[in-house]
Amino acid sequence: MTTITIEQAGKFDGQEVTIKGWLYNLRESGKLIFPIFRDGTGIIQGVCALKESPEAFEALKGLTQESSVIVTGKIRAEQRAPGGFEIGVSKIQIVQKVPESTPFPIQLKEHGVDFLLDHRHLWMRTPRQAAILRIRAEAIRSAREYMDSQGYTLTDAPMFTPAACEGTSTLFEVNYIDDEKAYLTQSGQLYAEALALALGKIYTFGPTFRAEKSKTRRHLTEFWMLEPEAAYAELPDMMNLGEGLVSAIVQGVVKNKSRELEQLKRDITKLENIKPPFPRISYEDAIDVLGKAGNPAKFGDDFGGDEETLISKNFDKPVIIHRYPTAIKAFYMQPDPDRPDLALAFDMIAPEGYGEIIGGSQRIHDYDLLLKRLKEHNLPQESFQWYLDLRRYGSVPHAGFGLGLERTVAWICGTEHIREVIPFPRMIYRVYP
RNA sequence: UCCCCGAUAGCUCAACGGUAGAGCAUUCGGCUGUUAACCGAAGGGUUGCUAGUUCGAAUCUAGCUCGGGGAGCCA
Repeated sequence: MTTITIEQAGKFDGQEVTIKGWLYNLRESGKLIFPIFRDGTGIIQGVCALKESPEAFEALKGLTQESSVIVTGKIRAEQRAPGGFEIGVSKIQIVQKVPESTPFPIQLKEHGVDFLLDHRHLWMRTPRQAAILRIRAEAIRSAREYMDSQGYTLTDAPMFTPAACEGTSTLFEVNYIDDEKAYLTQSGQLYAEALALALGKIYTFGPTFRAEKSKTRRHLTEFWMLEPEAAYAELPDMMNLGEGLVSAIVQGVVKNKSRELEQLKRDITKLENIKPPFPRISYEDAIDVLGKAGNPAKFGDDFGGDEETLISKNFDKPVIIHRYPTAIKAFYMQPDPDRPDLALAFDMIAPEGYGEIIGGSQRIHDYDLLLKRLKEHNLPQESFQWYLDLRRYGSVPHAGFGLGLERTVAWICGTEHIREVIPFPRMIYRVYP
């Protein structure tokens, strides 16, 4: 007997096959039962008549949701079945029956967020959540494929760091050996710079941690970031790379995960449109745009969620905002030689209010300037000795950015909340399950 | 840390000062083409906690706890 996955069912029309999965739902009608099976690749309706398969009928009768089953039967095209195919159940083996006393908690109806998050380990079995996690995997695959194709080498930055990368955000402190303090990384960037000066073009990809007390649908305490860094690269190179990377991710998902996007009822035409070039506006132009829209932002203000959404509403692609005031940006960012009050930095804002998905910049490569900035920001010079070394031995202009995986995937999927696009979301006040 | 909102059956919600209710889930019964199936019946509650106002509080007030959304900060 051939064992197939549900997504392959259409190719086995008229054949007797076996499916290994779980009971997703059951509709009974006296002497006829319609069980819906899932196996992680999709769902398929089964039919079982008392007259034709009495043994299977008795086994299925009253079977509880999410009981694990191995089903054998003939696949046939059937217009009345969701998905166009159904399986005529001739034999069923119950691997484990969910007890009636403790029914599966996730029902086929609306649930509250708190309840779903408490049952995340079971919530992920629903077709929608499975589709999202498959899209996440494809986003990672296409991102890496694109970076590799551009000559970037995947390297890894450490999770434990001796000090803040940017000095602003709150860090998770870890007790290290005796008097030593260590922190969970909030960015691999500083290490990426060292690697770029060693290998030329590199990227890191891994989890990163922010102890900010952010409670919004755009924030996670633990999230994944892809951070390219390239020696001899300047701001425009990174804006081009970011544009290419985001396009490659979106097009990869559109091409290879269209079924999942349909499952999420995502408007695919909006995603098909995501190709270079992306609109680019300077920070100062963005201030003008905001002013015309009635927003009071003035030069020197940083943009919050409202401002980002307002600007992105003017475009149907991600928008790049570049050259922010030096005063509101991180200490390591290279000032514009023509306008020292502006930093050679850029952000990429996703459409539809999903916020900032990329933040990047050209880095200071001059030793004296970097030292001055460290002092201005009251950062512990001892912790940054190795970082200063990079400006002492063959320093070159270099640049990079960080792409937030979950925000990107949340935008592609059109989910209301970022917590749906990571298997086990970690947020402030939530570490279970 | 600050601002706003919420907490009632396993779940989603209603009742808004006068005996705590519905749908789903569970149990039992019915149904041969169902589509979160449907129809009938049953069980299921210290209304988040503590105090107060009142003849009477799920409902009004205060504090606390937990959660949600947002600000700040960021990807």
